Amino acid sequence: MKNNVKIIRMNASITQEELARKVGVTRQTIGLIEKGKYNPSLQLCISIAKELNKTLDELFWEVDAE
Amino acid sequence: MKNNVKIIRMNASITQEELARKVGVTRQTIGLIEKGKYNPSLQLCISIAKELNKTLDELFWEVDAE
DNA sequence: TACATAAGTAACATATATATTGCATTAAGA
DNA sequence: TCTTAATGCAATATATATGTTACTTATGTA
Repeated sequence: MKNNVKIIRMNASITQEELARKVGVTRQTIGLIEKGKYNPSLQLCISIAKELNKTLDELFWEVDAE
Repeated sequence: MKNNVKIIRMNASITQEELARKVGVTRQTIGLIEKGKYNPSLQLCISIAKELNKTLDELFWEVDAE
C-alpha cells in the first residue's frame, strides 16, 4: 500500500493535521495512509488528491513497483 | 461514487463474475461498485484497474462531474 | 533548559466494505 | 416453453477503515 502522499504533502508545505482537517478525517488516518498501513477508501483518496491538486494516478498508481 | 467500471468491463466482454473472481471478491461486490453503492478500497480499485488494463484515473477520476 | 509543534503509535469503539446465502428477473437459445 | 447465464437485490455475519483519546518522541526556538 505504498503511495506518494507524504512526499506530495510535504512539497505542498502542509501538515498531516491540516490535510486531515481539509479532507474531513483525523490526523491519525492521514498518518497511517502515509505509512502504508491503511487501505483507504476511494472517496478519501479522491478527496486527498483534489486537496493536493493531483490525480489518483499521481498519488496512488504503480507506486508499489517492486 | 459514479465510475466507469461497468462500461469498461462490458467493452472487455467479461461478466461481473469473471471480473470478481480475477480480483478476488464476490460478484455482489462488483455489482454494487458498478451501481455506485459502494466506496471501494484503494487496493480493490487498483486490482480492478489492472485486470481491465486501465489506470485508476481512467476508471475512477472525475466521473462524478455533475 | 524549557516550551511548542509535528509526527509516531497504541487501545478501544464505531461505521462500513465485503462475504455468504438465497431468491427474483431478464435475455438468449434449445 | 424450458433451461441456462447474467444480473439485481436483500438479510445477516465478519473484517477492517476510521474515530477517539492519550501518551511518546523528535525538532526547533526562546
